[in-house]
Amino acid sequence: MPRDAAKSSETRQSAAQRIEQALMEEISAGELTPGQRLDEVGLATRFGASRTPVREALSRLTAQGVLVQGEKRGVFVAEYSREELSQIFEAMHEIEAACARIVAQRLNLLTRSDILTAQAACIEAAESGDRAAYLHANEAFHQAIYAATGNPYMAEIASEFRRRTGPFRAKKFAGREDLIVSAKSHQALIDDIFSEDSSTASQGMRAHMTASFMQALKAN
Amino acid sequence: MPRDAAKSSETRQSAAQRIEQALMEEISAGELTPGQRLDEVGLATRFGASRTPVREALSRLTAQGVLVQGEKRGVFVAEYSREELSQIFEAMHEIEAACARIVAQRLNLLTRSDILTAQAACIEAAESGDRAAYLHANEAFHQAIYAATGNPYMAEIASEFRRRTGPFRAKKFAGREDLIVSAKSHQALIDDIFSEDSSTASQGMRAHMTASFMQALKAN
DNA sequence: GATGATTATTTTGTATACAAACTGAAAAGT
DNA sequence: ACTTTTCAGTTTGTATACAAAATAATCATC
Repeated sequence: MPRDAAKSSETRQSAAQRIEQALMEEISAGELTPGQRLDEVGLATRFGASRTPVREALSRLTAQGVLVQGEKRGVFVAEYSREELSQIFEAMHEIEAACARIVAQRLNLLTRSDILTAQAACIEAAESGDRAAYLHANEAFHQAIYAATGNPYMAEIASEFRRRTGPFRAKKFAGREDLIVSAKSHQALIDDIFSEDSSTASQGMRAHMTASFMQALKAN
Repeated sequence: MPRDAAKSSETRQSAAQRIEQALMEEISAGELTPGQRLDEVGLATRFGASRTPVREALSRLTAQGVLVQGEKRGVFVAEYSREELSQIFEAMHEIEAACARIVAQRLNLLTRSDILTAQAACIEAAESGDRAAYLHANEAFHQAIYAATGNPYMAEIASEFRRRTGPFRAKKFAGREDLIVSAKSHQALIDDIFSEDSSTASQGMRAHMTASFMQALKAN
């Protein structure tokens, strides 16, 4: 995991990987709505490939929980009931808190700097009211925290949940005010993590996540 | 990921699923050692199938982190350095603690009973010194805790880590004494969880896991 | 008109074929 | 002896074909 991190530019990616990535992005962006069926042959022709790589991509995405194979035929974009959504958010809540806990124990100049830089971008995007930019900056902020754990496995799970909940969290930012509230919430979280006290850090993250989820659940 | 976790009646499983399951079991049991290469055509002939279902199985197992595709060619049973192992255990540590935390908030007569039943089986296996039986009972004990979270997503992640670390944890139980120590450790953990206090429960699990990992790391 | 049986159509899972990429070793050149 | 090159043998990724299963559609019967 740490070695292909440096190899940022994917050498030559297979068609299967390309399709997987494209589908993931479309799902995150909400272009493919939850519950929608994904047709193998349709995707194959759309991507100018055969069913085989499409099948592989769908299989991988299913394993990641982004897609589900319905009780009938076909593979569908994962669709969650309010209860399931609540459970997913609860799990994410705990994972994020665990990350904050670890980060607090492992802070150094570099990670502090990375987190602060990401937060600066959030503030800037929030103040300019640029919703798209804020979504991106917010993503980077959380990724900075995951990276600061120094634990790629923990980071991977956290990222996975973030991807999975993406379509449901995106809706929650309506206006400029929401962005500023979110950015302010980050600031409090940073203070808690930078205290270098595990309990304070995880509690801070819990508070941040709870606030975040309340908005998301209201919107879904 | 909510795989076929609670698939009540196993319908008719495809060859790909059969192969995936078989390989997973062999890996958990340590029959396939970490670092070993898995040959697609070899597996295909061995399972009396073609490369296609084998490929799908390997792909799924890779997505789960049980297998990795090496820097070179081929798919290998995941092999971890001491540092990577430490990171994986750290992540598992946090996940399990989170589970304990949730369980403490959500205890009821049923879940209490399930946990106690599983623990009784552990005690019995430990006292009779039956290593295989204890491994099984221990597994069931932890699964009972996962189930008691009432959160299938949390349970799935925890299970996934358990599967992943299986080959490395199995070694740690040498003699009857080890089993009894482990069972005793369970008892303390149960007390902490049954206190219904989140902090006490997660702390208790942390203690249990730390002890467990120390043994595992020593053995690897 | 509703219901059940029968037939067509789509869809999935698997097998097989094939080309490109990679590996490793023999051969040629220095 | 040591590179470098070439070439043969694997191995992977993708395409395509085909059979079995499931869904949809048609028709007959009441």
